[in-house]
Amino acid sequence: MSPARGTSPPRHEPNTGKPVRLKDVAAHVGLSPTTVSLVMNRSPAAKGIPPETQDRVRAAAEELGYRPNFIARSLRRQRTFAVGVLLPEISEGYAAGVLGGIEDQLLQEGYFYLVAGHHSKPDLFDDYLQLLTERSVEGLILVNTPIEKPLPLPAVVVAGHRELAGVTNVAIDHQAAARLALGHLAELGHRRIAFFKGHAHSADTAARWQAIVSAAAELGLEIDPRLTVQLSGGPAGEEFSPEEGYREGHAFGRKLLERGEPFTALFAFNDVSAIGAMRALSESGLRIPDDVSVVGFDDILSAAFQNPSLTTVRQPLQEMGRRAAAELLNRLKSAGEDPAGPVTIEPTLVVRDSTGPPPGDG
Amino acid sequence: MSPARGTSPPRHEPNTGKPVRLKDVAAHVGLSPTTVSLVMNRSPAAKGIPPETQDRVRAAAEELGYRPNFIARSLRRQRTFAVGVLLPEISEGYAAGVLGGIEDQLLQEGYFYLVAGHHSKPDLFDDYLQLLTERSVEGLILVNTPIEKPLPLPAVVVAGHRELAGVTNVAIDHQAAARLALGHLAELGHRRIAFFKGHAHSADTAARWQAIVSAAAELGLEIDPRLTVQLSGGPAGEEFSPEEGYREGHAFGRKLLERGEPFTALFAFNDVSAIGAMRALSESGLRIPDDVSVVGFDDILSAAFQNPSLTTVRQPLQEMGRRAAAELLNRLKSAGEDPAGPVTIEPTLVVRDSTGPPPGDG
DNA sequence: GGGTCGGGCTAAATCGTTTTAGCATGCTAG
DNA sequence: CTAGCATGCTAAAACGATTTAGCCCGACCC
Repeated sequence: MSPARGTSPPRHEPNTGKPVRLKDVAAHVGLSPTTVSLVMNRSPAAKGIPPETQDRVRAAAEELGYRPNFIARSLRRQRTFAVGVLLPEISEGYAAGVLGGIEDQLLQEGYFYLVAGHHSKPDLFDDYLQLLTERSVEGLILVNTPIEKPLPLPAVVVAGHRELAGVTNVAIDHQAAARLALGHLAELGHRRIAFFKGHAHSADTAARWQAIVSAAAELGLEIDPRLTVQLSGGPAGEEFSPEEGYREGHAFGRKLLERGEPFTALFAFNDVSAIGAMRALSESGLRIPDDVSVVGFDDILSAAFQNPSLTTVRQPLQEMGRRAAAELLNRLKSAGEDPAGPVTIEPTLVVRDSTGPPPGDG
Repeated sequence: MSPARGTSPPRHEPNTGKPVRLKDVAAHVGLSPTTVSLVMNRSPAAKGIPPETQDRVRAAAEELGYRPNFIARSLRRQRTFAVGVLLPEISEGYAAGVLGGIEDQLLQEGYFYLVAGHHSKPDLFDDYLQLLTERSVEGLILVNTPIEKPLPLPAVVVAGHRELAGVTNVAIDHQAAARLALGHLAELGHRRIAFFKGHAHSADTAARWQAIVSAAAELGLEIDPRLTVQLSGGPAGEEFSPEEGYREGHAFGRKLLERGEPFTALFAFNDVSAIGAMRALSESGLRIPDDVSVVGFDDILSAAFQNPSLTTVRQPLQEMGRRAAAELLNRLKSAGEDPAGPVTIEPTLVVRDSTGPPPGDG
């Protein structure tokens, strides 16, 4: 009893009834499934099959609307063409940007990906790692996700905290970023520059601060501890709330002012804290950029819409994602070889209206 | 020759060698794969197996670190516990927000999802639909994605353009949204309110305008065509660029002013155009909210960081995603039944500093 | 003592592919 | 005449699970 009995499929379009299997195609052309498989996959073993037979097979496949079942194929070939992506929270700007790049690259190469957001809970992280491996992903991309244990699969880490044997790191070139921002300020004539340091437990804090120190030295700028505030970040796991960052920027901007130590520029840890600080500065009657210049980091959407719009160091998130994916695919292809060294991505400086020459400088 | 020869696996942790199969567990306890499968799945057919045997099996599975292979299981059961998500562009705020909600709900229910961003290209859309069905996703969620043809799978559409037989729509309650925004303005005392209408080809435009008209009527407000501008939106497909929206808001804010028709409030089509308009208004010397109140729509991140911060109608994106996913899972469970009616989501009004009483009103 | 019943398990088919090993057939070379 | 070798295909065994249909054995009943 055919499921489509009575209903004729008159359209030339692929049949919408029950899916067509390899063996249906085989039956239709009067050949074995083996042959059809060989032909459809353009397998080298198909060279013995005459072209006209091949055409016949392909025509039949087309006519019946045959689509190979990926599940069955995965099972047999032990390849899923899928990778797992672990990140703290998908709807957060940083991760979304990177994910966009990952997606581009992967789909282009015929891969799909499974995403899991662990919300910074380590046990969720482990669970999802389990689930992903159960689903036989071929590799992993971790975005902004700290790891302790070695991973069971080839992995690439974006903005990873630490170096881990066998995993490739993709990160921004903090050196270059610091040079861009400080170079810009120095060129404008700023000497007394205030800094926000990131939270102690955040990924980029150490590396970025390191880079700032060294770039400042290169440029002959002095870093005054009295002009340096460390963002506290509230309870762990909260570091991703923009409101939090904004409030911190606001609070620590005021703190900076209260210290009474004069400064003409502020290099914030990120855009949200920069925006918070701008607000605090304006509220104290300081004009931006006339009295104080402000530089952010990230180039989030809001940066361009601020008043004044925010000068900032942009991380090319999409590109970082693309590189991460490309690097992973590379490793999957050349299985067993040593992973490549860390990949560093060049930031760019987006100059907008929040920076200008220091007051009394021309 | 064992792959692990010479190296003992002394840890109590799951073996890191070659993966453990069902038959390995079976061999280890001296039972058949059938039995092990029955036990592991707590199949009703396992009721004939005495508890101590079951314990023995489970202990062995635990000890060997057995994890069922999802691919094989999917093939046999014809269930993948995966759904496909189609959206224009993952790194864009709206989609990322909704996706966050989708993810929450799906992972909670043991599902995964495959995402594809079609960048508003219809042919890409079709390709990805192909790929997703090849991978045997059980259903689809479309975010902000127009469709013409009927879909080959159960589907839920978030912010879909049109009604399509068999697909469930999840959308914001435009009626309520309009009532919230206009009610707020009316309560403050505004009578002469200007409007931005969305682009003609955008999803929500018609419904939202419809709702505004009817809410205005309810509240006894008159809509003056001279105070209504239609955003043009540039070339099709460009409607998602925030810079574009901002520029439009700016330009049409000026246009509104040039018409010389007095107004005390503006209800923009979305936040970015509201932000652009705010800028245009300030540049013309108007103070917000003292001279003009502005209400946006969406509550994007930037809204809270504006100066003044933007009063806006928030779409609970995550919740919309969650509802969409829940609805889809529902339909997957009760296969064959009629899809539920459209799901409407209640917006909320976020009152910030960009709205206040009209000038000369107290 | 034969039939029945139920407890405890298992053999084998199945999901839809890929892949290995090899079978006919006919032609050619020696 | 026969070994050898293409040519064109196919049978059957995977892949790793689930599931259907029973098998075997002892206890119980009459």
